[in-house]
Amino acid sequence: MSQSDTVQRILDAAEVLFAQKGFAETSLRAITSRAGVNLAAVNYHFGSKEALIQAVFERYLTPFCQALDAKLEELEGETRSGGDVPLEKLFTVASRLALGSHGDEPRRAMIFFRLSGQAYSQPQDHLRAWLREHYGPVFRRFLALLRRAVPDVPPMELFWRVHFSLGAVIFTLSGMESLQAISKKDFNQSVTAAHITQQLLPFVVGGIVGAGPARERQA
Amino acid sequence: MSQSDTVQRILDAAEVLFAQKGFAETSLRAITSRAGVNLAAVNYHFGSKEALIQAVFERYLTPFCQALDAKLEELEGETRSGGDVPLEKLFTVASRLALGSHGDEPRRAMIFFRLSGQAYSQPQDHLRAWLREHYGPVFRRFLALLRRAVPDVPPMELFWRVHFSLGAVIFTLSGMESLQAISKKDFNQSVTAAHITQQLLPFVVGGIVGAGPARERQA
DNA sequence: TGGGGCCTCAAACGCTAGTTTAAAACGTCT
DNA sequence: AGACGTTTTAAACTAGCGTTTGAGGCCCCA
Repeated sequence: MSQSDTVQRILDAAEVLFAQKGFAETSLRAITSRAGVNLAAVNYHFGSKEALIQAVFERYLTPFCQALDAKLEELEGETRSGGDVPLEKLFTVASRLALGSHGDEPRRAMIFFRLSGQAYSQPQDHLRAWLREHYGPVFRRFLALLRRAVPDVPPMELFWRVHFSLGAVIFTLSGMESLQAISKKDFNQSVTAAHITQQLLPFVVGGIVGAGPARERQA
Repeated sequence: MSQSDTVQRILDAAEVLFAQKGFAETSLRAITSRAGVNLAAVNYHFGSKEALIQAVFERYLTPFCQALDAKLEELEGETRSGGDVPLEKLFTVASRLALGSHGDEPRRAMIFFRLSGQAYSQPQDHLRAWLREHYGPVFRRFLALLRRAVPDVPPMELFWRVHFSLGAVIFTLSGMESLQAISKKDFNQSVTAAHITQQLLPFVVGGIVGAGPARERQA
């Protein structure tokens, strides 16, 4: 078994277990046992449990943010020769990337959203700081394009509404399993990741634009 | 020190610490030390740490849900003699109750939203089940009024959008401290609970109504 | 005054956690 | 083949956890 093999197996197991039971509730013994490696392997390869958590995030986020960054640059190029990127397109691009930029099924993305939810709700302060430091620029780039897509929304309101949207996404996908159960019971319809994204889009777009006086209401 | 005094001091300390550091990361020793009571007091008065967690939720949620239920009944009465309750009013009522139904400052509400976020993102399955069982009826009552407020949104889409909204609220208020720091830096403006609610309302209303083809868009 | 419920307290128990250790196994060069 | 750096292994270590225990204090009523 080569080194990278052990490292990857640990990351795979940790990713799933962290998402399933949280960081504190998942023991290194559970991770190594699932990965089929020795307990000491974590501290040997990563240094500590904390570092392992960061590594899990890094392995997922780095390719995603690179892909997003490239796509955003491409979109910026388009705007130079024409108008602004429409709101829907911005979110469609981001969600398509989040769901499919890893080659594997969107199940992985779901796992990762669960992780993000825990990273945010738990006060892993240094983890949040680390995430912001490493992936902040891409986020700001996205925000800049967004601002031009909805010039009528004041910057501060837009800032908040983006965070609200993030909350809606992460919270929903964090609790997917339970929501699936309810939805199946009440509406007799099972739920896929693509289905949720499809539901999310009009909500987020509607929320970002906001219910201002300048807006026509249904009913 | 009377019994109720010890019990309340434990609940006070637990509420703050759970919100600050999460359930698993908060030890009974930290709670009892902050409360100024003996370590064994928790197991004596509550039975277990798990039961203490439930008690924290119960102490907050029961008065809130009673108040909400009464208010919803009142609103239902109004609809019998007139039209439906407007969307904005439903959310305004709920948020005002959440922020102010406890007599004390809205800081308490914020603490509790953080708790809710952790209850949802962590897989305390029985806790979620317990919450749904005890406070589900009020939620459904709210949902029923909501459905009549936006008859053009299909029930299933409404179901999802309500959960998205819940996510936006809980997620945002969970991470308030860090968001406050960013907001202060970027917009040179401090943030209060009332201010956030004010920002939330147009977002949630806009999201619930959704960005359908029947809707005028800005810009 | 003395007994009986509540409640508090310091101490200990059993257990699991993350981490460390030192020896063994492995693979790769000379 | 032998030496060396890397990786794996089983076992132990320390620390902290939730919980239990039994002695003691408190207060009220007979």
